[in-house]
Order: sequence, then structure tokens, then C-alpha cells
Amino acid sequence: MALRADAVRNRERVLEGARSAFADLGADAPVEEVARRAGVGIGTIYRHFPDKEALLLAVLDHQSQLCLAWVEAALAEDDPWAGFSGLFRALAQEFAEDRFLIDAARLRRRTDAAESYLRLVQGTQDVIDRAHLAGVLRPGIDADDVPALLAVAWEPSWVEDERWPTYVEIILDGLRVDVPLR
Amino acid sequence: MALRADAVRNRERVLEGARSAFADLGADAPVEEVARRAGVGIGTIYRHFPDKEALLLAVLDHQSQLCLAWVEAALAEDDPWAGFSGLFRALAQEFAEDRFLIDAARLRRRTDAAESYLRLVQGTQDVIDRAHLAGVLRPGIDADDVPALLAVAWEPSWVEDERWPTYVEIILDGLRVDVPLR
Amino acid sequence: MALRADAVRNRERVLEGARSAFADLGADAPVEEVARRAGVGIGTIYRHFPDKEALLLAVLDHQSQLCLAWVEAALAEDDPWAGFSGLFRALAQEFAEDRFLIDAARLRRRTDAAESYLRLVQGTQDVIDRAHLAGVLRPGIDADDVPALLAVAWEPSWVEDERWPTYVEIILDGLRVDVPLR
Amino acid sequence: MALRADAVRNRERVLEGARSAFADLGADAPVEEVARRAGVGIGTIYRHFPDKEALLLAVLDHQSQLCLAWVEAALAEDDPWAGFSGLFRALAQEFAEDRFLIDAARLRRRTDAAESYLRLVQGTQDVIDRAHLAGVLRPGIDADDVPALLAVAWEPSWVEDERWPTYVEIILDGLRVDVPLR
DNA sequence: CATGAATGAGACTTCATTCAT
DNA sequence: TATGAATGAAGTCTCATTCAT
Repeated sequence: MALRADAVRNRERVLEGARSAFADLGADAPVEEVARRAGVGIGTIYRHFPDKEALLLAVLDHQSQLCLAWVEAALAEDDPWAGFSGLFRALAQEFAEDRFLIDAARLRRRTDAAESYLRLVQGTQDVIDRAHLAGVLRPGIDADDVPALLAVAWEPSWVEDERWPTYVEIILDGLRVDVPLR
Repeated sequence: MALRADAVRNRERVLEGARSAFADLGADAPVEEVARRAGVGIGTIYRHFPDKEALLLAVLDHQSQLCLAWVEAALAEDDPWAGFSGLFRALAQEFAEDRFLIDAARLRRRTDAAESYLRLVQGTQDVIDRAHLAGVLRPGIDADDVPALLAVAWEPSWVEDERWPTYVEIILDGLRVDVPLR
Repeated sequence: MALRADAVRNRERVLEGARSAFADLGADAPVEEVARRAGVGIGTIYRHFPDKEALLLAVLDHQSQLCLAWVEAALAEDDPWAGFSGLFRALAQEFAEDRFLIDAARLRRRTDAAESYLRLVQGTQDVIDRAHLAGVLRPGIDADDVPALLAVAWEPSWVEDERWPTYVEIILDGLRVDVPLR
Repeated sequence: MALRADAVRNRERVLEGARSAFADLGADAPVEEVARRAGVGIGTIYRHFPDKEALLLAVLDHQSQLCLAWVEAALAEDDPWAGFSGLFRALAQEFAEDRFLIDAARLRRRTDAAESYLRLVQGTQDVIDRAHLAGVLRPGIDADDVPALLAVAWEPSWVEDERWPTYVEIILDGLRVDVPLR
């Protein structure tokens, strides 16, 4: 199955090109730009993905997969707040670097989301539940609120100022419930 | 010079149409849609504005002008924190209602900003300075940070959930410095 | 309303280009070919017609309008058979000259047909009814059968041989009911 | 030479796939669809046939071969009219069932026709000659007229109405010369 | 000055054909 | 030899902008 190896590698290149193009230009980067960056004909993209939306979802899926590692790390933490806040900071970082996610995540609302994305949401919910149980997280918050709160980080116009870490800290302060020392 | 009066009035109608179109459809509403809502030929738009970006800036300018009223109100407040938080909430409200601002404000970074927008920024800075003097606002925050923090409110995908007021409160919590009651 | 005059004339040119292009190349003539023949940008076509199908329907409508004259002539004939057969020959001629109608008429099945086309069908039905009443036309035939029978004339591959008038006569022979001379 | 046997068998599968695809979707069925139905790679098709047109011609050839059986049957008939009309009906049936033939037969005009097709034409001419000799067939008709007359049956838009057998009878009526009973 | 028709680049997508494996 | 991935021209349609009226 030597053929497959080549195809798989090309699919990888397409994804890489899509990641790059979407990260720089947002979700409305032309498919031809993706092809250019992938070093591939435009037809190749349509062989691997039925349409542009599928391509966006694939990139979302891929990035979500990377983020799942952060969920693992968060659950491994002893302290529930350290877990949650660490995850929040990591996701902010991840998303701040990828302008594409701004638009791609919006697709989640219209289409059935990528599978890894759903697992990411679920994992995030687990981390949040633990924080709620420990009483350290503002009540009424759930995993669906996280992307919205992260908007502060990935809002593209301000990312370049490197101010977003500050904003993340502000939000974490607003989310934390101080536990009285008995 | 009746003509002049007519022209001015037409410019107003164009702005009105742009406000409406951009608010509903975002910054990529077709210029023709703006013309339609303005009840005006598309040529008229290009007579008053050199290109679409200028139109977006003009709308931004106009909306900024409206927001200046909130700045006045904030400065009239006795309590500096009430002033700042009131302004913040009001701006969030204003922006949450106008989908167009999401995209238009981004232009600020690329082009010379609209004049009223600059005045809005300056007025906001005054409100912030007062809060800093009173020691109730997290240090290191200035007017340029406000739009980024508001991203949380105007991120379009989540506005419909009406969760944004919660997010605004979280951020305000994170921004507030509790003053010990001596 | 000087403006309108120009636009109307251009719409006419587009229709002329479409007629020409579709007549030569069939319904799958590229829209750009239509534009080329009309001496017009492709955008102009899409200003006048929402999509390609609308353009095809418009051409069908136009050609149908021309054919309505033949229906008038047929009804003016004293002899019902002369009326019917004259109409049949005239339509065959008309359609044999326009390759486009081959495909355009097929649209009738999928979409709501052009208005003139419906009137053409109705007029043809009147001519046929008269022939039935006189007992000179094979029973069980109605207006919907006419295009199918005309297929023999407009089948593009054989039109160039100029054999189609023979085929038309064969069909007319097959359609005629001989009235015994009492 | 097992390879050769394999190759021949593959050619057969390709033809089978082409027959199926073209019959269902017409001549513009994608070559990949042919490959899919043949259970074969697309490259295999291009190994056996230089281009898509060759494939269409090959299918035409194959179908023509099947039709030759009808010619045999026609010639075996005692009555020349029964022979001719039987052949005509059989061909109509054959073509009505295969949407692909509509388009494929048109190629005959542009390219050198498939061999079996030529034999089919010749055989049909024989049947026609016999009918002419018996004086039962309208003079001036030859084998080249048959496909054009069959257009009535294979015109795709009307096939579904199952009206074509009626049209075939009309044409046969028009073609028959009544022989006076001495 | 206003109008809105015309323009054409560019977006997405399909598919016949080539070619590396 | 068979495979099917890659290619890219071509098709339909949108929309910012220009310009004749």
C-alpha cells in the first residue's frame, strides 16, 4: 500500500497549508491560498475534503486534538483551581497563536462540530466540574462559556500587542471564588 | 444652496443605511445592500465615501459619537468605580447590539481612526484615570484595553445566548481593586 | 428615464447573445460565451438574470412568443387539418433552426415554465381540439405530445442533413385520420 | 499469458461500468463514476481507452452488437413489413432504455463510427431494402433515417411518460405504404 | 449631483487527463 | 500493468468599484 503513504502525506501537507493560511488570514482565506502554501494543486484539496467547510472543520479537529493534551494535564493537577486556570491559560495561548480558530470555532454553531472538538469541550467540562466541587469557581459557568471568554485572547486586532495574557489574568480573577481560610 | 442641503441629507441617509446593513450582516454586507437600505443609488455612496472602508470608518465614527454620551454620564458620576463600570456596561451593550462594530473596529488598527473614535478613546481614558486615582481599578489598564475586553461581549457567536452580561460582570470583578474600608 | 432605455437595450443584447450562443452550442454554452456574443461583461448578464436557468427560460419565453404567431395563423385557417399541420410544420421549422430549444424545452419539466411557453402550449391545444372535433386527427394526441414529436426535427445531429422536413411529413401522415368522402 | 486474460477481463468490466453509468447518467457521467461501477481504478480505463470519447464509442459498439440480433430476427421474418416494423420497435425499446445512447449516437457524426454500429446500419439497410422491394415502405427512406426517427423514442424528457410507444406507432403508420389487395 | 448599469477579478467547485507509485 | 492521487482549466456566481446617462 505504498500509494496510501503518499496520499496520507499529502493530506498532511494540505492540513498544514490550511493551518498556516487560516491562521494568517482567517477562515476566508481562499482555497487557492491554502493550495499554494501546501505546494499542491487546488484539485488535491478537493480530493481530500469535499468542500471548504470540511477543511475548516478538519483544521479545528486537528487543533482540538492538540489541546486535549492540556486537558489531561489539568486533570492531573492536584489543586482544582490550578488545573482550571492552567487549562484556561494554555487554551488562550493556543488560540492566540491561531487566528483561524476565531472563525473555525464559529462553525461549531452551524454544523456538527469536529469530533475532537466535542471531546475537548467535554474534557473542559470535567475540569470545570472539579473546580465547582471544590467551590473555587464562580457558579454558573460551564464549558460552553470558555470560548466566549477566550475571545478576549484571540480577538485578532489586539493579539499583536501581547496584552492578552493580562486580559486572561483579569478574567481568571473574575472567575475565582476566594475560599475563606476556614 | 439647496443642493448642498440635499447632499448633506443624502449623506445622512447613506450612513443610516450603512448602520442598518452592517449591524445586521456585519462588515461584509454588500455595498448594494447599504444602498438599498438607504434608498439611494450605489453611486451616491461612492460620491460621499471613497471606498467601502471609508464607509465603515464613518459608521464607526457615528457610533462613537453616540457613545460619547456615556462618557459624559460616567464623568458626572460621583463614584469613580460606578462611573467606570457604568461606562463599561454601556459600551458592552452598545457593541453587543451592533454586529457591524465587531469588524469595523478592527479597521482602527490598519487605518487612521475616525475622529470621534479617538475622542471616545480619550474620554474613556479620562474615566479610567479617575478610577486609577481613586485606586479602585487594577493598575496597568488603559483605554486601549477596553475594546479588547469588550470582545467578550461582541463576539458574535455567543451574543445570541445572552450570556455576555455575565461575562461583563466577570471582567468587572477582575478589574476591580477592593479598597479596604480603612 | 434615460437610464432605463440603455438598460433595456442591453437586456436585449444579452438575450440576443443568449439566443445565438444557445442556438449554436445548446443549453450548456458557457455564460461567458453568451457575454462575448452580447459584447457585454459577464456581470451584466447576472444583473439581468439571477442565474443561468433564468436566462434559458427567458430565451424560451422569447422564442415562444414568436411561435404564438403561428398559432394565430393556424386558428385563422378554415380547414382544421390545414391549421394543425401548418402549425406543426412551422414549429418544426422554428425549432430546427434553434438548437438551444432542444435543451431549453427540457427545463419546462423541472421548473415553472416561461409564461409565453404556457400560452403556446395552450394555443396549440386549441388547434388540436379543433382538429379532433373535425375528426381528422388521431385520437389521444394532445399538445404535450407535440414537442416530443418535434424531437424528430430538432434532434441536432440530423438537422444538418435537411432531412427533417421529410420526417415531419411522415409524422403528419401518421397523425392524420382519413375522413371517408361520405 | 495469464496477464492478457486478466487484461481482457478488465476491459470487459470497464465496458460494463461504462454501460451502467452512461445509461443512468447520460454521456456526461464522470469517468470516475465509470471506474467506480467497474470496480477498477480510473487509470485502468485510460489504459484501455485513449479518452472518454473512445469509451463512448466502445459502448455504442457494444450496444450495436446487441441490436444486431434484432436485425437477424427481422430478416428471418417472412413478411417484410413485419420484419421492418419489428426491428423499428425493438430498436426504439432498446434506445429508450439506455439514456446514454442519446448522446453516444451523436458522436457518430463527428468521429469514425464504431464497427458494429456500421454493421448495424448495414443490416438495417438490408431490412429496409426488402421492405422497399415489397413496396410496403415509403420510398426515399434509408437506414440513415432510422436513428433520427427514433429520436422520438429516446428524447429523454418524454420517455418517462411512457408515451414513446405511441409515437413509434404514429411513425410506423406514416412510413407504411398500403398495398392494395390486388 | 444622483443614478444604477456595467465591469471583471476572484471565489468555490467539478472533472478529464496525466503520472508517480 | 493497475492504481488512484494530483493537476488545472473551465464553469457558475458575487461584489467592490467605475462611468455613461
